[in-house]
Amino acid sequence: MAKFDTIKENYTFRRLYKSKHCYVYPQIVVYVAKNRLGVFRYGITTSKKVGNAVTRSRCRRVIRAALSMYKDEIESRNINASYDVVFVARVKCAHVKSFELYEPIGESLRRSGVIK
RNA sequence: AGAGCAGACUGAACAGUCGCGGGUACAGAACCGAAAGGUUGUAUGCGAGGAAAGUCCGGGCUCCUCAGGGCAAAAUGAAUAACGGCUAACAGCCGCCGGGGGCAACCCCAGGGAGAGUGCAACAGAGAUAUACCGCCGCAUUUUUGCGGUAAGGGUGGAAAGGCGAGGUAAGAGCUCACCGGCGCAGCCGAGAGGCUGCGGCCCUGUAAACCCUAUUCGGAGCAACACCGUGGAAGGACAAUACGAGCCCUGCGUGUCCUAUGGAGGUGGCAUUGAGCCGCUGCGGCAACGCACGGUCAAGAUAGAUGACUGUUUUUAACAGAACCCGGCUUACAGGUCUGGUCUUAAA
RNA sequence: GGAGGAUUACUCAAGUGGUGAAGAGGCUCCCCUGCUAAGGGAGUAGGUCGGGUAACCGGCGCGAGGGUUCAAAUCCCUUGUCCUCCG
Repeated sequence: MAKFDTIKENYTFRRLYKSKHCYVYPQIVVYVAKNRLGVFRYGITTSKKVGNAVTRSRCRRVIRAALSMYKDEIESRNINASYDVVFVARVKCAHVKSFELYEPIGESLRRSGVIK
């Protein structure tokens, strides 16, 4: 099972922030856009507003763990899942359990067409 | 038993399922890339802190600078500051002296020099380093003024010419004396800062975290340093030895060197098994910091940045908080807990 | 990761040891006007503590804490927040 690629360039993040497919939840904000690379990519943003370095690291880990629940579903449609997704952590994300993120991530991926 | 002081340690644990980053061993085909290189599977073992933080100091390392060695010059500037020691070094640590606080255990101190010089001391006050406003005393006098003496008293101020008491005097004053404080000299003790004793004379405003003086130390920049591989792009000029190659000097070396304007994206090394390393209920020296010997041990290494998620149990939701080249300190943040050694009060023996 | 800078009223800001912390905009009140705008004049940091019936007076207060000094926005140390630069 191959790992997902991550988004590294700043211009990619900026392109996603301008996209119309944006889903806001109390814990996170999700931006989705198609790309032409033929692979699924994701990125996680944790700004200094969220907290100190320990808190930001925990937000990234929780988001990554919740995304791994949908890994098989994304892999199964590998041919069509050519999307870029950015998760932005909000302040409430600091004290959240990972299963509280299953529903926001699943719903946003489903509505944007990444998974069925 | 209560209160308080100092030091050291710990920094939730265990089990299960899924997952992450390196190391080592084995396996081995293909792919990507210009190259350097990267990407896989299995097994095994490892995987954040006492502050990883702030970047306040000190070093290693690298470059400035072709190799080696020496000096870090001049100018400007910065840092430290009783004394003795420890350390690779330090603004650190230990001991000790002096001062201050506490009944005590103990704690705190940027703690050299104001008798080298300059500056500043607003307002108030008569006067701020110099003075006579009121007062006191003497003399003169037109009877309310002038001259002189005086720092005891008043008032101002952070600071007013050592403090206080006695003698003394016209009134006063270290003018004289006792005690205290400060200064100088001598003797003794101590490794030294310093301490004790005796004698002498009565001269000192404060500020150096104002300039400054004295002593000591410091070349600058920083791993985004730097070295290597480097698709693409790639031009011009100067010099030919009495030249160029380091801030200076010496020795050597080089022939092509130098300048404009050279290496952009990306990758690899630096970089983490060898160091001022860590551990020891070991031994010796030392009051201690620490040193020496002996034994054991190798322990994260990412590059958009690895430790997480879920379930169960204990006792609950666990404080402050995430390595980024590496070490030694300092400072700051911090829930709860453990241990050791002193002190005071009360009670008992 | 490293290097540097700033912080003063609601906002922009002056102030480099000395009495009560300039100035401008904004805001409040008054004058002018039939009414408003413009103009003119006056005032203005908030909080807290103490006193006073009140008007008001005094203390603390220049991001925070501590120190030097007779005296600190200013000098020194520690610390919070914000900003800029270095591939």
